[in-house]
Amino acid sequence: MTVLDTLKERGFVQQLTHEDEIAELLEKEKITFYIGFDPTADSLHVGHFLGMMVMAHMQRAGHRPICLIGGGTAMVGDPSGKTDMRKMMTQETIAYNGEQFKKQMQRFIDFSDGKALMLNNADWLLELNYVQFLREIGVHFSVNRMLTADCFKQRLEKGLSFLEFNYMLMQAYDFLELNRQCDCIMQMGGDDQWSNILAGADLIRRKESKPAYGLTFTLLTTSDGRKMGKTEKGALWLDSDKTSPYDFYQYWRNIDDADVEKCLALLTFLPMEEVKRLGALKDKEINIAKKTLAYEVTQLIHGKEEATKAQQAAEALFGGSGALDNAPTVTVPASAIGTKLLDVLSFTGIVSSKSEGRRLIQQGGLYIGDTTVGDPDFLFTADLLDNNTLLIRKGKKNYHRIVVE
RNA sequence: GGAGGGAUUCCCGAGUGGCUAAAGGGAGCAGACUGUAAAUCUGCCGUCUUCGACUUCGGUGGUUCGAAUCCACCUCCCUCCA
Repeated sequence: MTVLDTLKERGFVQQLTHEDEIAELLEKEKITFYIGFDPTADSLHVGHFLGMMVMAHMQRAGHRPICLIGGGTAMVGDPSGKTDMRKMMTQETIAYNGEQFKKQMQRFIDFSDGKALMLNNADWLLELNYVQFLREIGVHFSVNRMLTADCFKQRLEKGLSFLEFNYMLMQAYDFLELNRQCDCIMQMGGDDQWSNILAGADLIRRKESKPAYGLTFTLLTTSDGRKMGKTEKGALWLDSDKTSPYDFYQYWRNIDDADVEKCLALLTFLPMEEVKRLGALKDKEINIAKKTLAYEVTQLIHGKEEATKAQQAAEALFGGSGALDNAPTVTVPASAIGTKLLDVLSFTGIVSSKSEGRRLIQQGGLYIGDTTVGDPDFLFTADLLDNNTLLIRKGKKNYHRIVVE
């Protein structure tokens, strides 16, 4: 079974430039390919992780991945899939974000002995000469054809700046550059990158008269088509300071039934027989699949130790036994004793405002043990504490440990 | 450069002098039902010292007893013309 078969079987593959040639190529040769990641935030999120999984599968099959940090392209901003113009980011922010990306990527891809490369397109894009670029690259692009590309269509309604319109040329140039520098012959990316990838492959074929290939993989969406990995706090980040391993674990533990099998296939390395077996479980049973998914994904991103802790915390809170040490914890000073519980909740950020906290309490959504706290003036007293700790529950499944220091 | 249109609470989007903290939808939160799921139904959804007070409708200033709503200037965006 070739990597392409694997990728197909697991549900990654969306579009390919030359299906048969790619199949043959991946089977018979070890190729160099790349995926680009624009550092628009200070951490990767699950969407990026999907790309890392593709890379990992490819690397396991002996191909050489290039992680391309888009330090140059992020200066412009990709209009694909966006309805609004992006905020311009400062060069410092982009550079910082790029460094964060680098650190995280090293966990998923093996960069030892040149088995993978990490490059930054800022290195060649930022110093480009405008007129030269236009003459060398710009000539090969037909505006007429670009305008028919899907990625620009919706933006033609809403407005598209010349800055963003250039993004496609820059990405195409990246591919060409990598082809020249490292003999990179394939670009992969999320399905929204299809137009950009095609542009690059075309450019290489024209300028170098050499073959170049592209493949897009599925975007992570829920069964009803929404983008996956959205939480109340925004994206599901891979950085444990932005999304704790516990919250990360819980996200997958609570995934829709309909999405379990897909996620197991895409986001874990479990063999497909196992994925299918787990995905076929019905009713209550499917919770087993969700636990497996949550553990496996958390483990890949945060490591075994953190994944186990998250799992234990969840078991302790929902299963009713075991150590609670790893449950989400906030600390308050001893002086908080004797003040209103409401104030403590607000102070620790468990509720975002006192109004919200008051509402929560009045609606009966706050619990200590199994009893609801109905009184907004309820006091946070010492006798509630067990070992300096109070475990409260907000709604059905948001637990918080309040520890007095 | 000229002509017109627009900027509303997290998002979309009503509202053109008092009854508007501002319709409706989405998101979010809570309750019921459940399987730590989905769907559904119900309530909430600016802040605070919450039966009351305060702040909000791009910015600044003005008219008025009273403005998101009227006027002036400014900023940004869109459309058409050049």
